[in-house]
Amino acid sequence: MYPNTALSGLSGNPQMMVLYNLSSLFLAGDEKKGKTFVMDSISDEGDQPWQSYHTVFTNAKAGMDGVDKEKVQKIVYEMSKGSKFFVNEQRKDAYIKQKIESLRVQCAKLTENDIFHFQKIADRRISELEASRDLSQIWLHSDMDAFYAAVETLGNPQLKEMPLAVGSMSMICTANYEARKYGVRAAMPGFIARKLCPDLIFVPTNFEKYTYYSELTRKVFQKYDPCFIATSLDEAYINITKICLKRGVSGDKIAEELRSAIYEETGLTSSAGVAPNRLLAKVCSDINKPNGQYILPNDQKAVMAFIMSLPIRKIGGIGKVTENILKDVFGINNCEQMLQKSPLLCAMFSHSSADFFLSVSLGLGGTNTPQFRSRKSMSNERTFSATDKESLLFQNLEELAESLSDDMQKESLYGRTLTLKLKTATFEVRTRALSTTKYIQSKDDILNSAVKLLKAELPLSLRLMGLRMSQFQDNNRASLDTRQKTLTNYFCSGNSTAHSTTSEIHDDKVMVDSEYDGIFFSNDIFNSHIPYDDSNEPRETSMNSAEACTNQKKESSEKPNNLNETNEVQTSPLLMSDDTTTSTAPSKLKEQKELLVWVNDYICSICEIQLPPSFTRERQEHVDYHIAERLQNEEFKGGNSTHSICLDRSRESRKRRVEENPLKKRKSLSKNSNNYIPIDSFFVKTSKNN
DNA sequence: GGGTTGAACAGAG
DNA sequence: TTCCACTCTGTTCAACCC
Repeated sequence: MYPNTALSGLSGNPQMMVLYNLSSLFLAGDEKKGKTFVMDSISDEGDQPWQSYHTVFTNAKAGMDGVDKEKVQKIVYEMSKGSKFFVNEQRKDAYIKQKIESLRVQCAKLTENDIFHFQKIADRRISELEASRDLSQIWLHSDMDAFYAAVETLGNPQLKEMPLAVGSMSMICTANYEARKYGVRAAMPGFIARKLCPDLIFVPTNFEKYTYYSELTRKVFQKYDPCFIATSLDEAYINITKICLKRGVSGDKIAEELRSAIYEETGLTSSAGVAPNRLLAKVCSDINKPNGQYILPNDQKAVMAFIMSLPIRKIGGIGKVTENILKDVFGINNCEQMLQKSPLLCAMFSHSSADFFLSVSLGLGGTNTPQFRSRKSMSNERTFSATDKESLLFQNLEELAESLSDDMQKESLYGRTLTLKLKTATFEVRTRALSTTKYIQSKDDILNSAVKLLKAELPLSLRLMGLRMSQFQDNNRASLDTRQKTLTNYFCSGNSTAHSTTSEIHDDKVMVDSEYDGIFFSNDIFNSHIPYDDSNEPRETSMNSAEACTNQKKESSEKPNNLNETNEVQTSPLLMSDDTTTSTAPSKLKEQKELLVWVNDYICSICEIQLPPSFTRERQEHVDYHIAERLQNEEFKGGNSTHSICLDRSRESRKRRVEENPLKKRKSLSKNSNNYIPIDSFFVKTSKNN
């Protein structure tokens, strides 16, 4: 019934997946109760089929509380049904429902001993988490109100009272609050939005404009916390602990002040949430949107009272699928229930997943400022009219390769794993990857790999293709590590408007990575596949994020920073960091130092591109580009410059096996299969039964 | 047994 | 008229290599 792809893990979110066991039915009451626990689940909607179609509409968005949900759902359903997109959504839904049913079956197999065992584990873990609670920090999450739409309105005040969507007929990026009253929202196709709101005005996106206003807001954030964390153009986390202490004022006061400053600087309104950690601050900023703020005191009782009634979907990292699973399998609708069902969560999920749920249900989140994290991948993708014409597909592929190569050059990136993403005419998504023996960047090298990947999939009718490069060379090349340190110092030294996208960290990911790294576990624990059991003791991490940040700050304070000097010929901040650069490739980098100067303070001496001093970030990237270019040339000069691409042997052999026996199932079975049944293997069984 | 690779998928903006 | 985007990060697991 389902493609092989559907046999992979439950995936997703920091945690989901894996070891589904049994559980809690019994916790809530007697055994009988447990067996009938089976919630209202997948009910047959009968003559109101739109009620189960949740693809686009959700009430979760600010400004949509008063919307007639049923009316909107019905319109969306009517406009969607029968389409290829709709059919694919049904397929995905059916798969999730099957997973949920399977989980229930596993739950029903829990014995009293199992429950007792996991109750102990959960209790111990909750104690550990509680002991780690840090209420010493005050975090502010700033979120611009309907940002893109607001910027567009700023340039054209006539739009102010009109329903406005930024995007196109195929997809909307954001909608103003006037449009949201009709159920129009981000991630909704424009043609459906137009049906919901016939007077809806469409404005195309203009990211230059949004970036400009974003930079203005960041100048404000900078004043309150030089190490603020930008998570997107319109959102940021600001640690206001120091400024509150220094001025002896409350978070409430600072939030008001910051929002006023943003308004004065940009003419745009924003909302803010203040709380002891980032996870809670993010939730708080949504409460009084738009143009409002909500303060959660740094008090354990207040936090628990707040979190207990919080619907799980409000938590960053819990999306549609996770919400459905938690609701339908465990009966968890809010964080209080999540805490009550903690033994079940420990029984059914992997260590990291269970830990995530437990810490969320205690209202814990990131409190330290995470260390700089480098980019992991870079990609681009294009949607087009579905076609199986190979010439068109290869032409698209060439354009993608060129575009990706250009983007990589701008950031001086060299990668060795290329992933081809395909979306078929029926909306099924496939990815195919290969790793090259050399790090590559040029269009030709990328295209060479991409063509091999695509050829193996043809013939095929496609509506989207994408290319993603990962496994960047940064980690292997000392010079680029140096660059990162320097940039971090640069940001932390409080010296820039250049809180660039490279420093942007997604909030929820930060919470999991940095905070967990810092407080409880090192990365390897989190990435491991160890089931949550007694045998897994928390381990100490070698250096947590807070320490890392402290070290960075220390370093930065010890280094000269002449950025504000306006010399006739200004050297890039990167090239000034002698102590870090010389440690790895002294002669080369010294050469580079002499290599690039800004003639008359704005012309690159190498390529004559003109970049004024205020373009700090662009200049930084430009310098990096020349350095990487030089290093790469030298590297290739000395050796093999052919970028031989070899399909991984394992993949070849696997491919052979699949060709020989396409129906062969995965061998499966976790190392811990005596106690835990991996979701994959479980579904293999289910499929067989079917 | 540890490390790597490839694949699928969740989630966020 | 138009008929469901794009980019990035992260988790999980099987299979394979050394």
